[in-house]
Amino acid sequence: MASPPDTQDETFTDRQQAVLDAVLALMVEQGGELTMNAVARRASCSKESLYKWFGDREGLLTATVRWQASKVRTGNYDRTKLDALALRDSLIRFAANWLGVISSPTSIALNRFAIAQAGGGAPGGGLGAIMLANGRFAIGARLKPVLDAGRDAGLIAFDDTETAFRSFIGLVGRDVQIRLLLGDTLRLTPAEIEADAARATDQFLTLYGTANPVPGLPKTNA
Amino acid sequence: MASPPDTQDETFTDRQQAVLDAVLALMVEQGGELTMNAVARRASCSKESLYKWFGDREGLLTATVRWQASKVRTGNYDRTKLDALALRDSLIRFAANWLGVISSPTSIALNRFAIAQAGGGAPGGGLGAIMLANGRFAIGARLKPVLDAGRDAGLIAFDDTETAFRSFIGLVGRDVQIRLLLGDTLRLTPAEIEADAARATDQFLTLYGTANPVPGLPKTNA
DNA sequence: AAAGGTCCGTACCGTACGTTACGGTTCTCC
DNA sequence: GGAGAACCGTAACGTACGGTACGGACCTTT
Repeated sequence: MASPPDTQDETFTDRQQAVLDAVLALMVEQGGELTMNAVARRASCSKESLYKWFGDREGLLTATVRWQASKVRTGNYDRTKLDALALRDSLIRFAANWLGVISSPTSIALNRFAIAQAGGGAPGGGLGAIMLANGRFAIGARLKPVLDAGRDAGLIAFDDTETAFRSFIGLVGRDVQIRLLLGDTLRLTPAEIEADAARATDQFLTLYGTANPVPGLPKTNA
Repeated sequence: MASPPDTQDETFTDRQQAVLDAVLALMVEQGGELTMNAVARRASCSKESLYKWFGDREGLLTATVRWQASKVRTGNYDRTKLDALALRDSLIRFAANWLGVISSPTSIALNRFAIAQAGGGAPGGGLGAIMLANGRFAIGARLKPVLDAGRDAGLIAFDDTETAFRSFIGLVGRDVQIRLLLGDTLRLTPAEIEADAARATDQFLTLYGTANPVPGLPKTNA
C-alpha cells in the first residue's frame, strides 16, 4: 500500500509503445469493450506478439497504465523561496494541471478500467493500486513540499500536511471526477479550469492562510 | 440528462426484492464477476425466472441500482426556521450521512458497476445516469433548500447555490470516493465520519458564512 | 381431485473471447 | 546470398457466459 510511485521505469521499445498507445486510443474510443483481437487489429500486430511482449491481457493493461503514468509525470512545483503571490501561483498552476489531467478522456477511460478491475480478485496487485500510486499519491508527494514551504514561510498554517492537501484537492476537484466517471456530459474548457483552479486556491488560502494572503482578492463567494 | 430522481417507484414483489438483495450481496462480495448463474444460485431461483422478471442482464442490474437507491433515500433536512447552530447541525448531519453512504461497501460496489458500464455503448440510458440521478443530483436537490434557507436567513452568502453546494461536497468528500473505488483500504469509522463532517461544515461556514457563524469555534486548521 | 399457473433445477445452445499454434514475410547478421 | 530471428495475419481450441427450453414440484382455484 502506498508504494513509491513506480520508480521502475519499465522501458518499452518503440513498437511496444505504439501498441500501448493503440490500447489507450481504443480505451478512449470504445470504452469497456477491449479485446485482444481489437488491440491486435488496431496496432497492426499479431496476437502472438502481444502475448510475447506482455504475457497476458492483464499484463497488457498493467503496461498500459504504467505507460500512461510515465507520460503524465511532469515537473515539480516546489521552489525554495516563496512569497504569497508565488505560493498562490504555484497552487493555481498545480490545480489547473490536475484538473486538466482528471478531465482528460484518457484519464477517465483508464480510471474506469482500474475501478472495474478493483472490485475483482486481486485487491493488492490490481490496476487500482497502480492508479492510486501514480495518481493520487504521486500528486500528493509533489504538492506537499509546496505546502510545507508555504508553512515554513509563514504564509499558511496547518498541523497536518496530509489533511491540508486533502482539503485542497477537495476544493479543486469537488465532484468532477466521479461525475465524469459515471458518464456525465461535463465539459471543462481551459478557461473554466483556470477559473476553478483560482477559486479553489483562494478558498484554500482563506481557510489556511495566516493573514490576508491575497490582497485585493476578497472572499470569493462566487 | 439530469432527469428527475426516478420518481417512478417500481414496485417489486418480496421474492424479487430478495433476488435484488442477493445481487447486491454478490456485488459486494465477489466484485466485478457477476454472472446470471451466480445470481440464480445465490438467490435460489431459476435463471428462467430472472429473465422473466427482469428481461435480461442489463434489466437486472438496472433494477438492482433502482432498488438500492430506493433504500438509501432518506428524509429531507430542510426546515423553515434556522439559526446559525441549527444550520450547522443540519449541514453536519447531512455530511455525515452522505459520507456514510459513499463509504459503504454497497455503494462502492454499485458505483464500480455503473462506472465500468458507463464506458460502453449506451451513454445515456446506462447505469451511470441512474447513479448520477439518484446519487449526486438527488442529494443536491435535498441540500440546496437548506443552503437557500440559510442564505434567506442571512447566515451564509453566495451567488450560485450550485457552486456553493459543490464546494461543500468537495470539502466533505475530498478524495474519499475515488480512493475507495480504486481499492484503497480506507476505513472510515463513525467517529471519523462525524469529525470529518464537522470539519468540512466549519470550513464551509468559514468560506460562505456572513459573520462569525459558529462562536467559540476558531478556524479549524487541523 | 383435476387443471392451470408459477417457479426451481438442470441441461442445452450459440457466441464471444482469451490463448495457442502455424505458415509466410521481412529484417539482421555473417 | 543464406541462416536465423522477429513478426504479421489467420486459423484453431477451450472455456465461460448470456439466454432458452424442458421436466417436475408446489400452490391456487374451482
